[in-house]
Amino acid sequence: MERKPAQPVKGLEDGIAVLQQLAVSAGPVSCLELSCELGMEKTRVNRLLKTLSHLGIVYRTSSRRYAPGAGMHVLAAQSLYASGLFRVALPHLEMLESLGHLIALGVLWRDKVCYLLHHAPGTPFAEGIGRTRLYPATRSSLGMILLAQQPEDTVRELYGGRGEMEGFDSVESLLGKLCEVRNCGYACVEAAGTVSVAVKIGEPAYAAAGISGKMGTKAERECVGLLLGTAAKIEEEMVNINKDNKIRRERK
Amino acid sequence: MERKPAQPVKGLEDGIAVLQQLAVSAGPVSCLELSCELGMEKTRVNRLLKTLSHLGIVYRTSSRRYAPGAGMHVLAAQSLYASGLFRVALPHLEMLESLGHLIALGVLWRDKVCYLLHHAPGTPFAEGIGRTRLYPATRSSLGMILLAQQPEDTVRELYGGRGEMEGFDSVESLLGKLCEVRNCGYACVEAAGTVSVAVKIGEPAYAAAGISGKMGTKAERECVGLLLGTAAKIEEEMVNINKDNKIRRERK
DNA sequence: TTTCCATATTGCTAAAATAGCAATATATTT
DNA sequence: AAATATATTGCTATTTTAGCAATATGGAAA
Repeated sequence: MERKPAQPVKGLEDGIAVLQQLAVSAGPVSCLELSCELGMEKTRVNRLLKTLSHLGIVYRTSSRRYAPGAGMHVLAAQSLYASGLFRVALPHLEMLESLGHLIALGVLWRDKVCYLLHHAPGTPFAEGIGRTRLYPATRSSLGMILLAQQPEDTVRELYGGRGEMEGFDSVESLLGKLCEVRNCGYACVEAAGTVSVAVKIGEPAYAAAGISGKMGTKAERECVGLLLGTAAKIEEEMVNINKDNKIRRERK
Repeated sequence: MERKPAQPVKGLEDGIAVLQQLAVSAGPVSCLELSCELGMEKTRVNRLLKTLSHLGIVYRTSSRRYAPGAGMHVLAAQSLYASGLFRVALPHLEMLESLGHLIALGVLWRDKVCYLLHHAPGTPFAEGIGRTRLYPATRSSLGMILLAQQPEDTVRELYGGRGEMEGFDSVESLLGKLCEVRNCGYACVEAAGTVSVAVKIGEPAYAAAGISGKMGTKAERECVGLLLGTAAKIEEEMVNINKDNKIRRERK
């Protein structure tokens, strides 16, 4: 998290807040609902929505509700493409399908994990994409491995106030667990007989990959090994993409 | 495209322009480059970038360049999830894989098509996601079927000024072709021995699905039939999702 | 179908935010 | 290490915006 700039652009801050709220809403939302949800004055919300609507980023239904529109999908697709993470990581993760476990790729967002992939065994791979909501980071092995890469200060700030610290009763105990995870090199979370393990991707970590299912200690170690190998391949390819991008820019 | 609101939020307009430019760039971009590319004063650009960076929407590299960050990926994933298009359409399109042709799903963005899926035969399905850049709409069957749904005024405005009208030498001839496409119910584009056909999804159309490959007239008609069936299934499921969403909202 | 009600949207203007110049800070190149 | 190019900030005249009240527009009720 970068520090606050000298002169932040307020309209942009408020607009992104609106967009984020629309993105996590279950369907089109009205101006007034959004105003209440965000604690923002309704005229302000209307102004932001109308601006975003004019840009095509959100669309307005016939019943005056708003939801992400074509422009947002384009922005989504293009930014995922620009980062390269998706197109590099997915084929590698698809190779883990034969394990018969759940496979996941995610990024950390504040106190949540956002699963870019959440693929249940025995389903078409494509069904694992875009199927889950934000999930409390402390309940997820992906979240734990990513939180373990954050500075202690950041974690304190995140969970000292209003973060959803599920599964821990104090920041100190969370920090203790994160220290273990860091030393281990992977995170392991157990719930209802299901074991989930995850490793970080990148240095500094920009994502995490995980496997989840009913497994014993031996299978767990095996999965960790596979994940570490997969992460290394993804990282290598990401580095190559960034080199290609640099060359491509210099050619302009 | 909604009309201009009474009081647009300028900071938000400019911020989205910056974000869009970052999304279509081949790798991290510097403040000055972005300023030139957008024709925007450099202090302004810096202010917008720093604001987006503070929000986690973009990240700043050690060499002071900017690219979409975790917050953008989260926004992307969440908005794709919120619209439901991805998770509904992908499994249906995956079923067309056995045809051995290229399969695509896309949305129209101004004078371009953005491919949400662009799956080449014989590759893992996941590789077709997040792999292409924006493409001139007039060169794409998906683009043509979606342009055909636009009001004539919109097309004139789009291509009368600065749209990339590849393959046509006048707006009139383009409009003539779009009229044909509309009457046909599908678009067909031929290039280098490869035939591409596409149908719209939704009413009004919010996306298009297409198949592309070397095929004769009979195979072409067959593909169109399959696409229309697939589109109908997607539409039906999208309607159900929107019903579910409405019920879910009313339960709050 | 008409009327009523709740919400969306706009005009106006005092208040707040911002645009861009010049100064300062920070990478990169020589 | 010095020079150069770019990034970033402080300041203030200028522009944009926040929110009240008026007007417009869907949806519900009669």
